[in-house]
Amino acid sequence: MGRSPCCDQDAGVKKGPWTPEEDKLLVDYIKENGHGSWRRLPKLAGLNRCGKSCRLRWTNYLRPDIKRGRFTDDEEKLIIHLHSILGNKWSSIATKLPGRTDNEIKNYWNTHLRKKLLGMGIDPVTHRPRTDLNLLAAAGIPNLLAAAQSSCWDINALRLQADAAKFQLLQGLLRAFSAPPAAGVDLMALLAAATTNGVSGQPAAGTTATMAQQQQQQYDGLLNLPALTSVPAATSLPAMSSSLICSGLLSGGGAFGGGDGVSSSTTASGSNMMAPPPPLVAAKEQCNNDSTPASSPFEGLENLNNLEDEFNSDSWRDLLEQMSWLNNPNEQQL
DNA sequence: AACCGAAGCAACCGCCCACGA
DNA sequence: ATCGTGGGCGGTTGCTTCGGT
Repeated sequence: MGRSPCCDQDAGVKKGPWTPEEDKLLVDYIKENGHGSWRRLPKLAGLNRCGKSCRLRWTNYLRPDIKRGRFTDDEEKLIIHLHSILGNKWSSIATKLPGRTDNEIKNYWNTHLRKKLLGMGIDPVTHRPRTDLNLLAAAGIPNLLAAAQSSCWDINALRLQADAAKFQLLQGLLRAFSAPPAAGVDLMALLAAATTNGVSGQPAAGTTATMAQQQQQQYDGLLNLPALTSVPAATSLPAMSSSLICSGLLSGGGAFGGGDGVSSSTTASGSNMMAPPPPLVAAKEQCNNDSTPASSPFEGLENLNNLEDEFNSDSWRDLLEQMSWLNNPNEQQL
């Protein structure tokens, strides 16, 4: 094509942030004349800017119908929904959100929504549940490992983080199932089934319409689950068995279902912002506490990082056995 | 109070496509 | 049919702000 850049040859054209004076010149000119040819506009408006820069400034910030301020919950949901259909077609998404620009939506996606979906265990590109262990690594395992290397821990905070990690682990594993297992089923059996059936996140060959529907319902339900760091201390996972947790998750209610006050869709601010994770390091006076463990209780989690390439039931079984302290809080009186 | 790293966001860059000559 | 131009788009950069130490 060989098209020359629109402004490069214009030596001395100003770049960088716009001043209020420049904004006024641009707004006044467009109000009076319309923008016409963007390439000719700067000269006509008395601006030492490239036409493209003027267009961007107008369409993204100076247009009178621009809506500023925080995105509402509804807007967030709509963006996520549209992104799942349209992908990174920000301009198409923007047409469904009056007053919002593609640039604003794109920035909001990259800085907030993308992380939020990751925190929920949803792949922000495919909008499918993530079943790989990178999910755990991204969501919270590094925090735990960092804490494990610390010489002094806030035990309650660690317990909360461990609970959250356990929840996240189960959340990821449960997504591997093609159909919800019955309540009260043995966790080890579930894990074995998951690893036997594959954890690709794609419908297994031979999946029936009913199974696919169940899968979708399960997926939809998971979208409403709290993210790792949004589990408040007062409502952290109770000391329940993994099987109970499984059944609670899969029944759509239980410990984490809708209306329990833990859902990420209900925060004081009205947004879906995550609550900050609790501090992992204890106050100074607690550092001398004799009950601080001498060895890390996170060995099982550390081993998680070595399992990326070996998805087999034996690996999972070994891992879960190593992490038995996670599944039995009574053993974990640190 | 000063410093530093992380996060947020405005703006830029370069590619692509539609359209008219 | 070809080429040049205008404009749109997604990705990226870098500055500013904020929060923690």
